Amino acid sequence: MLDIHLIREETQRVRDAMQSRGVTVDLDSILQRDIERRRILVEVEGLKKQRNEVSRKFGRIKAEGGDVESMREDVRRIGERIAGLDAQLREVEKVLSELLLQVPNIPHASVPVGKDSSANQVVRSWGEMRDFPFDPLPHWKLGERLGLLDFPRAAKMSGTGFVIFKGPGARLERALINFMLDVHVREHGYEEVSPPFLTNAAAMTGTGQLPKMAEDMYRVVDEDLYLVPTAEVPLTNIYRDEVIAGELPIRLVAYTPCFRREAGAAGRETRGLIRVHQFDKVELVKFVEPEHSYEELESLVAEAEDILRRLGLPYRVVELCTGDLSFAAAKCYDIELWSPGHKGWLEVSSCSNFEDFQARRARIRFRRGGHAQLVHTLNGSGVALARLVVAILENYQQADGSVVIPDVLRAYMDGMERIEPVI
RNA sequence: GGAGGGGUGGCUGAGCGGACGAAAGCGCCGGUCUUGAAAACCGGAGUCCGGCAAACCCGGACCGCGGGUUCGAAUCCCGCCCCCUCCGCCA
Repeated sequence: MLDIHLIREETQRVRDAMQSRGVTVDLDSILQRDIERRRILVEVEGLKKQRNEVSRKFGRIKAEGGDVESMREDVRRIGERIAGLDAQLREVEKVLSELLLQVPNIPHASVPVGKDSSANQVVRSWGEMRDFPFDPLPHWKLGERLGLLDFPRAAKMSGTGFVIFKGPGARLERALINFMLDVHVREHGYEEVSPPFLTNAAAMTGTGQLPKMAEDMYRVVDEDLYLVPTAEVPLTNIYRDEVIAGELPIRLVAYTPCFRREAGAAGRETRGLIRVHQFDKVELVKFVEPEHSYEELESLVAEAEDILRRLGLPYRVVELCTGDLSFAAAKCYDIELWSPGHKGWLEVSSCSNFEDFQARRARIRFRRGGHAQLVHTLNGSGVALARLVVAILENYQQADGSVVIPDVLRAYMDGMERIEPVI
């Protein structure tokens, strides 16, 4: 959420920012409600002041045994006007906050301006794309031959867009989760967290999933809970409505499954593991002092990259342009892995600085010089599974149909060095 | 799920219709003392919103959340949420 003062005082700047994102936001309507809100507020507060004064006098006179009946009716009438104005005020505030919740964050000055992903900029690449002496297979064929993935049976119980990992496939999944958690905890200074996988609407609103992304989430109607689309939600909401007592920065890492309806994605490039309704992810979240958030964004990306380097997977880092930036982000880098089977790039991480946008929504603050102020929040995938498995299977496939297991994972798989075809 | 108890400032915790934004302690900030620190002593400080260009100025709101009673609610009533204890159920 943007600061209403900013919208009020630097309207043109906000307007330009929205235009650079390619979104239309009714700022005039917001400004109008803001004026109306303050108009009512001034009036009702004046009346409350009157009421407070009279009530105090009332108590004093009554205590002294004086006549109080003549005042009673006057104060009651003031009370009625207050009630009417308060109702108006609530209505205006409700509309205003609904409008404000729909305004996306302002892109950082360094973000390239552009209208869609074609204007994103590759900032660096790492690793060599392997030159295959044979025609590399796509991951779903490898998964089938090696007996790692079972889509038909997953569809039987859960519908399309779900997968069963089995045998070494399930083992690989678990090995990757453990490997990534270990690196981030032992070497990058993160604290490990295992949060709830369902959260309420307030939490979803705090991080910005609601109201915009409602149709992309699974909802448990009876309990009014949502399945988390990313661990960003439970991790960031740990400090919702709090003034953080300890030292910043706070760095948290968690593994969670992620649930996404992906409504409207049918028919796109969705075969196999590329776009599934449930996938695993190791997520990194930071709470930092405002002046350090951009250095923390750079280290966040580096920490995610570190995972991919250790796995020996070629990747590139892409800086998103204004038009491709997600709702709450001020700046964002995607990390993409090369997929030889698809001959394309797969996004496995998205690292964003939200500045104080989420902190304002979720009221996450810290204390400085005795005063509470908003923190900056960041998060990034460190990294997302499913697609990572795609990249490993495809990049490490051999001419004989087997897949070599990356060195760093072998300790997590009882020393297994390769997965052999079963059919 | 049932019964009982409880939710007060950064924390602990008093207050249970009017002078309460709220005692006290801890913690925090500033000062005195000290070579420095600690201790001791003195002083200060809640959050949000609004008035305004701004304020150490003024006003309003905030004692889990929402509603009600009242001239007036942290205090009384109702609903909800959360925590604790016991019982039930259960991986």
